[in-house]
Amino acid sequence: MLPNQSVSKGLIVSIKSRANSQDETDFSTEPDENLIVERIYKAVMEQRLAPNTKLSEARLCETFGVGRMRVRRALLLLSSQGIIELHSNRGAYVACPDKAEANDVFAARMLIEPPLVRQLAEGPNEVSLALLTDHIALEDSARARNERTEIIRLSGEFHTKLAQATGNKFVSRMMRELVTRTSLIVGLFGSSENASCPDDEHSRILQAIQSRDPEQAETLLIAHLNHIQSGLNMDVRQQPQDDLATILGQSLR
Amino acid sequence: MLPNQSVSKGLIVSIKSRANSQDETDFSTEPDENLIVERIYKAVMEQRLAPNTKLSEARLCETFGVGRMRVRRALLLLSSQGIIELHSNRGAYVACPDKAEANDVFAARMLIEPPLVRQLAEGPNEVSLALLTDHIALEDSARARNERTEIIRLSGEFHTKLAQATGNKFVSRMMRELVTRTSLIVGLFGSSENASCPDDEHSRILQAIQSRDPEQAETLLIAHLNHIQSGLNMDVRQQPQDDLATILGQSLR
DNA sequence: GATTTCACGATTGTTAACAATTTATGTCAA
DNA sequence: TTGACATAAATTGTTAACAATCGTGAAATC
Repeated sequence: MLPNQSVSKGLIVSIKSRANSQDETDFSTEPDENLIVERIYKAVMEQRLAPNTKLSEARLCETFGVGRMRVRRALLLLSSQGIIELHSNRGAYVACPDKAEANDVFAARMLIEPPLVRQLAEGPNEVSLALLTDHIALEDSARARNERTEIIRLSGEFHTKLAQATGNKFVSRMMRELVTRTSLIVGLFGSSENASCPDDEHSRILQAIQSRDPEQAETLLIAHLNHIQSGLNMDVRQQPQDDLATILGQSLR
Repeated sequence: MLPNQSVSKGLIVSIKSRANSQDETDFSTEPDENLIVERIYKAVMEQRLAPNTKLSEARLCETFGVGRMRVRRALLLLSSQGIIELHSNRGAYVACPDKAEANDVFAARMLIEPPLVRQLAEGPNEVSLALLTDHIALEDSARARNERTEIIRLSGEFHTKLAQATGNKFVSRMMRELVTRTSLIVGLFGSSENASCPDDEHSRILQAIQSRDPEQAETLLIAHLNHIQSGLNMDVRQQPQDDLATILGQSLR
């Protein structure tokens, strides 16, 4: 059965939830399967898709209402970004970083982000910094409304937008990948409290940048990254949750 | 015609040339289409595949002797790495960076590589540095034999291996992508002389690292990157060469 | 009762035909 | 000759059927 297009009632958390509009680039006109990639990326950023969750082709086909080919292409792209892992003949699973990989991620961020914020504090990027101010507002707003998933995602995306503020395509891509990985790591090794970044640290970093104080900006950022990392417990990982647990309405039959 | 497997006599430069063995990881056991990706990656690194060269599916199928699906997956992966560009309904073309992108690449490298070599000079990475010594030997050897393509590729891969010496997967991936892009840029905007890095700069950088002199290592590397960039002429680009010009034995008919 | 074997079902991998689009060709008229 | 237009060829995009593989559970054996 399942001749390339099936119908059942299972649904993955809610990857389908249409974008909250208002922010981010618009993918509705994109000719590609980038929509699928973006949805899954977002679900991972919001820690709604737990590591090791199986993403079966058939499920994704019905979830997004597209053919198998699109789904497979999307999965290949996601795997190339390290968001999922493709096991031959066994399917796609949300990436599940181990201790070593977690260290690599933070080491890479410690290498890149300090010079990055330093450069932002030095250079005259007035325009792009406005977007960061707006972002802080979004974070506060989400915190005020206590919207967990929004808080988590925005908390990570602050760092992505720091990179975007450089206007450098490559730096942006790198940071996006590292931040995504960080989100998975925090979901795995973090307690439920430190899922998001400490409240005002982002705004203080931004202030240092706007004050043209590279030293202070760098210092604050390093401390910030250390806070995140030290909030993790590398030994007791939040149970890997294979499939079923993370799905809400599993197909009952 | 062309029912998924055709036969003609055209061949792209020589993407098929089997790996020179001896160095790099072995992909012969890989279950994937990574072989195709690696071959094209290598051809780009050696500047045998010029920017804007069209990579038609049929051609690649016969070149590698695989089905269309493999080729398409490989092309998708290559596009996600920015090595090629996929135009809807028009095919795959080797990426052709413009002036702005070139600046971004060097800006990104200026951001990442200095802290990278600094860290290498600080930390105690005895083992991984041995690989770099070997690499310098390879470079010298290739220079002695005057093997142009080898020189160009090794010249770029030195920087990739610097990143690999950190043992950090993510840093390695980033650098690899940046170096590949650099290769395209040098091919486009560089004169035929500075296609490879100045002779002894690599070895001097490595010496500084081995001497545990972070300052010196960073200084040398920055100068090195500046040398490369200043050797470019951003205005008169080496003619973009659309397809035919870059192919040797074009199908005559 | 525990372990192994086998067969079935479900899922992924592959192929080939078909559809859609673009590019090339050739004709005709200005 | 040049331009527009229509037709044909070549190339890419999509779909559906088929093949291969893996996981599961039942049956059989020790």
